[in-house]
Amino acid sequence: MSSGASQTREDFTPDSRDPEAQADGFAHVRNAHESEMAEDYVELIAELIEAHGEARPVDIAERLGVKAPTVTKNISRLKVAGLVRREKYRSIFLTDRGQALAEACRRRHRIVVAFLQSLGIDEVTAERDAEGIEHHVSEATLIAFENHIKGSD
Amino acid sequence: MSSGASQTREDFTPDSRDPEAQADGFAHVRNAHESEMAEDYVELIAELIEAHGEARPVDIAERLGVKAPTVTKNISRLKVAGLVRREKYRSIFLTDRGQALAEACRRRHRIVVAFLQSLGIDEVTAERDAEGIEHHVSEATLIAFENHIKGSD
DNA sequence: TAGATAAGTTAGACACGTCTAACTTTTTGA
DNA sequence: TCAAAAAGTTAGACGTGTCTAACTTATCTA
Repeated sequence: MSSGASQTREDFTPDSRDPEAQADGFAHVRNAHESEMAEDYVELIAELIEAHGEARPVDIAERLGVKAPTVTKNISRLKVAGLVRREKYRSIFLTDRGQALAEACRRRHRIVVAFLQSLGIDEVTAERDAEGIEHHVSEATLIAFENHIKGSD
Repeated sequence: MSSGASQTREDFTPDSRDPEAQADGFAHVRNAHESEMAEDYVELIAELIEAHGEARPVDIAERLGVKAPTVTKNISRLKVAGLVRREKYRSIFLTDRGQALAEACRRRHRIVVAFLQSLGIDEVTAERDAEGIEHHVSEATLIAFENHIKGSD
C-alpha cells in the first residue's frame, strides 16, 4: 500500500461529507457484512448442486477454508432464514428464495470479476479481490461496471 | 440486483479455480475483515485531529454511527495494537504506526473514490461504496485503478 | 463555587463466525 | 455383515463488534 511516487504526507482534509453521511456509509458496510455469509454460502451451494447434484458440508468447508462445525452452524442459520432446505445428515438444497439470491450473487460476482479483468488485472487477483468487493457494490456501481465492460469490448 | 436484460437462469458452472484457490479467496476476505475496524478508526482519528487538533470518542461515535461504549472498547484494542496513544478520559492521538496506517488507508480510499467517480458514479454513491470496497482491493488492483484514472483524464 | 450537562467508562449481554474435542450417523469396503 | 473410515453434529470456548444500563469524570454555566 505504498505505491505513491512522492513521500509527502497524506492530506487528511475531511471529505465533503457531513458526519451523518459518513455514518450512513459505515452503516452500509455493516449491513453488507450481515448478509455476506449468506450470500457466499448460497452461491457456493448452487455451484456445488450444479456440479454434483447436491451440496455437502465437507465440500462447502473445503471451498470456504473453514472447519465442518462452522458450516453446520451456518447452514442452520440459513435454514432459519429460509434460504436452504435440508434435514440432519442429509444433503443441502436451496429454497426458491435461496436460489434467487444465489443467482443474483453469481451475476454480481461475474460482473465484478469481468470488470476487474477488463482493467488488466489477472484472473487470480480479480477472483480473489472480487470475493470481498462484490458485497460492497451498489446497483448503480454494478451498472457502471457493466457499462465499462461493454465500452472496452 | 436484477438489471440483466433477459430472465434466463444464472449459470452456476464453477469458475476455473480449484477448491484451494477458492478457499484462499475467502481467507483473504476474513483477513481483510480483521483489519477493517482498525483501518476505519485510524483514518477517522487522523481526519478529526487534522480538523480539530484532537479526536474525541463522541465525534468518532457520531461519524461511525455507533454508540460511545463501542468506541471506548475499540480504542482500547487499538492501544493494545500500538496504533493509538491516549489516557483515560483524554483525547486520542495516533502513534507513528497508526499515522502510517492512516495515511496508507486515506490514500487508498481516495484512489477508490476517484476511480468510481471516473466511471460516472456520483460522489455520494462513490464514497459510500468505497467505504466497503477499499478493504478488499489488493495492491495490484489499486495500481490498475490509478492507471485507469490517469488514462481517463 | 456548585449544580447541571456532556462526555467517557465499565459491566454485562447479545449475535456472529470461528475453533477443538467428543460424539453420532452414514458410507465404504473387506 | 461388520469394522473402518468418512462425514456430520453437538458442546463449549473464543474473539469481535455491537448494544443498554449504570456509573464516573470532565466541562460548562449561573
